[in-house]
Amino acid sequence: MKPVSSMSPVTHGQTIQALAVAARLCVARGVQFTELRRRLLETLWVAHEPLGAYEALRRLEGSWGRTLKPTTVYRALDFLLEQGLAVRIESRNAYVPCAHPDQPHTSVFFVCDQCRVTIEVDDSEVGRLLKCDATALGFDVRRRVLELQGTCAHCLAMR
Amino acid sequence: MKPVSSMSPVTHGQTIQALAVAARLCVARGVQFTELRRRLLETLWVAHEPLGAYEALRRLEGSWGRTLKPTTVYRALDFLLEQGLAVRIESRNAYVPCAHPDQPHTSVFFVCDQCRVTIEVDDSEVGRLLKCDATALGFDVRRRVLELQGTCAHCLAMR
DNA sequence: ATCAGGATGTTATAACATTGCTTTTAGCGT
DNA sequence: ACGCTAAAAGCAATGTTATAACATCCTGAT
Ligand SMILES: [Zn+2]
Ligand SMILES: [Zn+2]
Ligand SMILES: [Zn+2]
Ligand SMILES: [Zn+2]
Repeated sequence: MKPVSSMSPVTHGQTIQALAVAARLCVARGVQFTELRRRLLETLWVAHEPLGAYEALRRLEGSWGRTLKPTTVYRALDFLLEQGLAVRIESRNAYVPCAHPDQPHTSVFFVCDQCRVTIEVDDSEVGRLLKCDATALGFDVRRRVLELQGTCAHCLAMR
Repeated sequence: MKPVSSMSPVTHGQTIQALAVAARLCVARGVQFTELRRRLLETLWVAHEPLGAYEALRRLEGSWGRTLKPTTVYRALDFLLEQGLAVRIESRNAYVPCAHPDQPHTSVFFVCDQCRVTIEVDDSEVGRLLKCDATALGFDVRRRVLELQGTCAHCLAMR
């Protein structure tokens, strides 16, 4: 098990760096890292919790000073998901940025019910076992959704 | 890895038996297995795929010959989830019946993108590893969402 | 200049879920 | 059987999330 990113202590510097990495990656891939996409990804990084599409829309409108339609945000989110720059948390209908969009990994998300802090862990051993299960079933896996809901250490200590 | 149930080859007999088990369990727990709840669970068993709440509503209306409101169905679904008689597939906003509502298990769901067949596998080793990860983080896990999307063996063979 | 493809704008609607309140029903002691 | 109580279900309205269908704009290649 290797913790690869936590939403909680995301510094300004990390956000800047993540945006730079994203920009570089998009250039390398020949896709456009437009202002909308960049600002949306920034919004996800700045938020210290998974954001719903409409919440991201509101924040984006607030920081950008213009109105947006849901479709616009969903399309930009789709782009970020396709490029691996963000991940959808299915059990929350929400989105978080990904810290390592360049290489594939077996992400397990720990999502706190109370403070919503979301910790991404890379557990390749779990990935291996699931791969075995899939092989045994003759199932071709396209996407993994591994999300654990509960209470984070910080919130546990609060009680 | 131990496959514990598959949605695909669910026979009439299995449905009958599952309903009987559910009824027995509810009696033992002192909760009411009402006609609505029984019919809803039956609807989930008869369907060979995860059903959305509104789809379940439509089928229930069709087979029961009466109109229902979303609230009614959602409440009944909540009951089935609480009792472990059904499970929500987060990545589909849909629900499937659970074959072993009596004992806790580490369910991994393989969901086919094409035919939507949903296979539940119990992988206790994965459960153990995730528990380790959680412990390392000091995270108290309340619920696991383990869903793998892809193509089932049957659909792979079709191509 | 024309064209093609990608990105975005616009409008409408589908799909999923909850809230608040009322009425009915089941279970229980009398 | 009767009346009480709590659970269950009915009902209307609304909130939330997601997509479809079509129009426009921009940029770079021919
Ligand atoms: Zn990641
Ligand atoms: Zn927390
Ligand atoms: Zn199960
Ligand atoms: Zn299939």
